[in-house]
Amino acid sequence: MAVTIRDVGARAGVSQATAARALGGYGHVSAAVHTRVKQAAVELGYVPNSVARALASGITHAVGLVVGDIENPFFSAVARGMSNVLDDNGHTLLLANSDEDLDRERVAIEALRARQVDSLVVVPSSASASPHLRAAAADAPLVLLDRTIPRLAVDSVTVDNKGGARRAVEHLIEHGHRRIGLVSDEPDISTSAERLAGYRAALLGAGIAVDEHLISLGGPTPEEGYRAARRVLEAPDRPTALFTANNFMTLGAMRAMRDLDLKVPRDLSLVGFDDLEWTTLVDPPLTVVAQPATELGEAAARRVLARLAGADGRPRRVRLETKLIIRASCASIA
Amino acid sequence: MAVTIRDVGARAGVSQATAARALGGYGHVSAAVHTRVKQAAVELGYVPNSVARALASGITHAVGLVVGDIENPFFSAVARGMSNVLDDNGHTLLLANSDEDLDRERVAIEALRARQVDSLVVVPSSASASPHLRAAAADAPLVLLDRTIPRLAVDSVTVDNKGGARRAVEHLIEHGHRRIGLVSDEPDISTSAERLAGYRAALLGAGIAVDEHLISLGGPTPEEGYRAARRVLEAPDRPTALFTANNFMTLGAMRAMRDLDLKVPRDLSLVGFDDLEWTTLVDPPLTVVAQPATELGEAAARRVLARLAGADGRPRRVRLETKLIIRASCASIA
DNA sequence: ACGAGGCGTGAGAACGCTATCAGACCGACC
DNA sequence: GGTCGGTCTGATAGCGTTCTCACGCCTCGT
Repeated sequence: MAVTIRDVGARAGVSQATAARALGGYGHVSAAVHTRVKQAAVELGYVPNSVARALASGITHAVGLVVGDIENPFFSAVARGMSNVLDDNGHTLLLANSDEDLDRERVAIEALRARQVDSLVVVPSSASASPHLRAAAADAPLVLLDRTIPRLAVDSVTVDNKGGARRAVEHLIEHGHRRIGLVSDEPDISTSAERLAGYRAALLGAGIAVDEHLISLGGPTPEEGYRAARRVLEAPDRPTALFTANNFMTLGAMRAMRDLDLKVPRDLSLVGFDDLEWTTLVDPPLTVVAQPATELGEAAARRVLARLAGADGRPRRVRLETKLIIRASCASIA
Repeated sequence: MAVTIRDVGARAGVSQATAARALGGYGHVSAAVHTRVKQAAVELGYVPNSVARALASGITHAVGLVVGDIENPFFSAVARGMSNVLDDNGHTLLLANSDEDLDRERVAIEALRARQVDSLVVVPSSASASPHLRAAAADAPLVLLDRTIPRLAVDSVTVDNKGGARRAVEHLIEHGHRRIGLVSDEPDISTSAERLAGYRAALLGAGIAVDEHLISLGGPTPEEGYRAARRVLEAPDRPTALFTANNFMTLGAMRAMRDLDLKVPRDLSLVGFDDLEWTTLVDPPLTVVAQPATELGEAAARRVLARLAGADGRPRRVRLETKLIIRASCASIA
């Protein structure tokens, strides 16, 4: 059906093997044959079959990405970043969603492995090094994105969650707040644990005792964010400031404030996580800890490329900086 | 390296061919051998090599998706929808970004074709049926997503843009507005042209002459939306209502209103396109034309599956409905 | 002038699977 | 008892590449 390298060879009057050499740029080919073959290739519109190439060479030039949900702006930015550098290097991105479900993640990884991806980038949905991750790491470079897993010695690309959270809470403290609530994700994922640690560190650093009642955890969805926020906001002696350490939960928390008729920053100061488009559009514009999501993806892709280029050695852990973007959602306490 | 079907056969004490039959479920295999082979497969942790399978069978079970930018929430929802149905059917999604650039689109499509994808889903970045699209359509089912291309007879999955836009403008008219501005994308892409047509139809239906000065077009970015909005809002005799027919441009338009100190809906009524998370969070919550983005992706994937299952016949054009979601950004004129 | 060595080329094996084909074996039927 | 039809199995030919090998040729050095 399609034109193969054999057809190209035939038209150029050489064997399939020679045509392959000319096009593949390896071995020895005379200049005359080289141009002849190249021309035959364009004339016939020859496109190398990457499936055959992959089988023969054992290299697919494909990289799998497993995220919780590509609809999450953070993950789509990551995907964009990876795609940016992968596409420029002749690689293709295979995408799968895990829905933060360990079983779906397993299935996705298996499918990607069956496809012989050269490397796998995954945002692990669980904190434990499940066997399928170890297995994946065993036969192709694995890089963990955004979240790490204890006792799994592989490359990772993450963000300084603890520092970012600490900076956010310090910002609140600088405004005179001492009762600062935390709405965050379940602490069994590393990002959440680190942000919690940053929250504690900031409080401790300022000599403020941590009140566990002000910490409200839940799943990473707007709905759970809503519930978590209400829990802490409806308690007696509610906090004067809130740090929401997850973008979807920030969304829910803001709805909770609206329903509770709490105005930001008059009744409550607020710092969120992730700098998304809408954060400048709400009133007041939101002060947030920004994560370099696209860069995270790019860094992961570069890590992959480095490993594929043969970079050996022990796991490298790349950590990018977060940045506190100060807008108008924090007020000083009288 | 990896365990092959030959290894499975060896362990089960049969030939590679028989093992393949047992696992592949074709031909005749005795019950005893069947179970023996299956067990050997699990014991060895056999995972079929889909690259080899693809080469031998000519079917990759891979579908390519080319969008402008996966970071656009509309496109990530589409990708999610496709992934939903594709994953459940043993297919894999290969993702590429075109940046709305014809040349990048061409490169992306070529790469995907070289990978022998069974089918291609493209959000075309140009209105003309460029040769690479025709070529792609020639050797694998092609489905156009969101936007169509005149004179390209392939499957498409779109949304009722004209009806949605018309309904939005009618909503504004019902509030007594007669000077209604339009901020939209360049009309050489079909969605924009259709929305423009819907805008005109609504006006005409109400006996209102369309004032071309109220129509402000630009690229589909927040920045261009900002410019386009300012252009129409700073003109003498500015409109009392605005319809922004693109989600990124809505974002820009809202910034323009803020800079111009125009309050919605007091100074200006507003209807946007696309129902994103943040539209309920801004003050006032935005009235928008909602598009079923995820469903769009699912429909596209189903179309692909149908074609791959052998559904022949002339191109099918699927069109989904839009829905006006009324919130609080429109006020009646005194 | 002759061997060594490099260059250019074609033949062909390998990658791991699908799928066809032919042969071995069995029971059943006339 | 011989033939037929069926079931089960192994051998084997691809799929379109990559890549090794062997061979012929030319050039160069001695």
